[in-house]
Order: sequence, then C-alpha cells, then structure tokens
Amino acid sequence: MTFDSNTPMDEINWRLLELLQTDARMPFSELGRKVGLSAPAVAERVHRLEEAGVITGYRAQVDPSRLGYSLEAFIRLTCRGNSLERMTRAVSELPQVQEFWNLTGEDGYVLRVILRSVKELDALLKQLQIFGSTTTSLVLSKPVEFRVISAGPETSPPL
Amino acid sequence: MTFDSNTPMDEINWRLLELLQTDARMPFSELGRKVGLSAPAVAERVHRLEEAGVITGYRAQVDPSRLGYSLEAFIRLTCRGNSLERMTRAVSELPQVQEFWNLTGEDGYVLRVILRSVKELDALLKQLQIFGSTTTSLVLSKPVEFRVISAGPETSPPL
DNA sequence: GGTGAAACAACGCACAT
DNA sequence: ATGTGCGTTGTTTCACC
Repeated sequence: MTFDSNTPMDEINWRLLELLQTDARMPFSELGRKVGLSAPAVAERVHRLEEAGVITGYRAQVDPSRLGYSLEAFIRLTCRGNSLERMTRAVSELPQVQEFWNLTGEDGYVLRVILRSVKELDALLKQLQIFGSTTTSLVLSKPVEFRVISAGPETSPPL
Repeated sequence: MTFDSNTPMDEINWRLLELLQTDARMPFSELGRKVGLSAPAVAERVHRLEEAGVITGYRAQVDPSRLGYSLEAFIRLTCRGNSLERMTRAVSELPQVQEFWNLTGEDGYVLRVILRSVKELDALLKQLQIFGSTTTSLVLSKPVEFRVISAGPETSPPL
C-alpha cells in the first residue's frame, strides 16, 4: 500500500494536495469551498495527510537571487577514501548546500548550492576537495522550477 | 542592489523569511509575537517581500513515495541536434518532470523526475531519446532535502 | 461529515511617531 | 514611511449531532 489505510487518496484529497502545493496559506474555509466540504472536514483531512507523512511541511519559496545569492550550482563529488559517513555529515553542515543527494552510478554525490560570489564558490570547492574531486556546473536557467505532484495518468502522454 | 529599495533586508525581515520557510502557514499574529511586532506590521512586511519577488510562493511539501511514486531519478540529457527550444518545451510538459535545469558544461540539461515504476522510467527514457542520449541516476538517499535560506555568514565556516 | 458557538486571526482605517 | 490600536469581518477549533 502506498498510503496509510486511514488516509485513502480519494479525489478530494488529491485536490486538497494540489491546492496546498499551489498556495500553502490558503485557509481551510476556502479549501472547503473549492472541494465542496465544510472547513472542519477539510482541517480533519489535511491533518490526517500530515500525520500520514504525505504532507511533510509548508514552505515559503524564496528567490535566492533577490537575497544576494547570485550563483546557483550543482557540484558532483566523486569521493575517494572510505570516510563516506564523515563526508556526508560534513557536507550536510555546509550552509551553502540547499540539497544533497546520494545517487547511483558514477555521479555518486551531488550538491545543489547557492553562493554570493565566485569567491565563495572557490572557497567551497577548496573545502570539498578534501573529500574527493568535484565537477561544478552553474545553473543557467530553470525551464521547470517546480511542478505540483498530482494523481497523474498511470501512463505518460505522448510527446 | 540585491533587493528593492522598498524592502531593506533588516534583521526582522530575515527572521520572517526563516519562519515562513519553516512553516508557511504560521499566522501573522504568531509571526508578530516571534519578531516583536504587531500583526498588521508583519502583514505589511510580508506583502512587501512578496511584491518585491523575494517570496515567490507558499508550497505544501509532499512526499512522493507516499503517493505511489516509488522512484526518483536524475536524467542528464546530452542533446544532439539544434532543436533546443522544441526540446525544452516538450520536456517541460512531461508530467514526471519535477525540475529541469539548463547547466553549463557537458551535462547541459538535467531533469529530476518522479516515477511510479521502472516501466514508467523505461517509457520516459524512450520518449527522451528522441532528443539525445540520456544518463540516468536513481536517488538513493537525500542527506539534505531542504535548507532554510538565511542571511548567513559572508564567509563560510571551516569544516 | 455537518452544525453552532466561542476564541482567534485577518483586514482596513484612523492616528501616532 | 512604518508601526500601533481598534472595530469588523472571516476563520479556526471544539463540542455535539
């Protein structure tokens, strides 16, 4: 089963998820209007989705470039040595690291970082080379920055 | 200037951003209590941050694995041909694509996708090979899934 | 899930600084 | 220009059906 038995993902729950992914601050009363339920009923459903771990949080999305973080980059870390746990902990603590994935294949570890300057990138790469060799790719643009997760078709539509 | 002249990023605005990145549904009144301002004053500041493009939205964060999307992957697309605009538009429409970056260097185009099955991955890769060759890396784990953007030190702390 | 009542929050406005 | 106080409107939360 892909979801808790207490939270069947019916049409209404999918719709609530879509609405909250689009505007997390929408009041329960307005959610209720859009799905045809009373506000308390919506609150109950949303709280169940939270408790079931389907909704993991509500986040204001912020534009780093408006806050002085002019660079965004991916750094692939090809790790040498066998201190992977130490590396993982250390990299996770770096304030520039927004996301950090462990992947299959050659890439292994990938960081998404935001930086105020090339100087800061230089300093970061020097810190990282303790753990292995790095490959840096700057983000030029984001054709898709975010997509709402929805029920979706079981089969993908043709191009 | 990295921000609008109407929205100086003082300590209070940074604190509001941190609070809203942690819990986007926090009421203005509670935000006010935490930063030592009245609710209307907070609402004013938050609305300015929205209008200045610092806050770009409020999103419920959802766990794809609890909704049947058991696979998450990065797909690097090494594009042949010169129909980059057509490719970008087509890839952007694919429902499995959660994020899509255009990067410097060899990697060029990178997709983060969520999938219900390996079968769906197979179908997606077949669709993508029209545009070039792909390299797929499955996400094994996410040591850092998200980090609050904060004022941060100008210089990064040592490891 | 719905309903009603009490507590709380959001919004607009006048006014103080 | 930014924050406060207050009154009105709308929302949340709890009981209970």
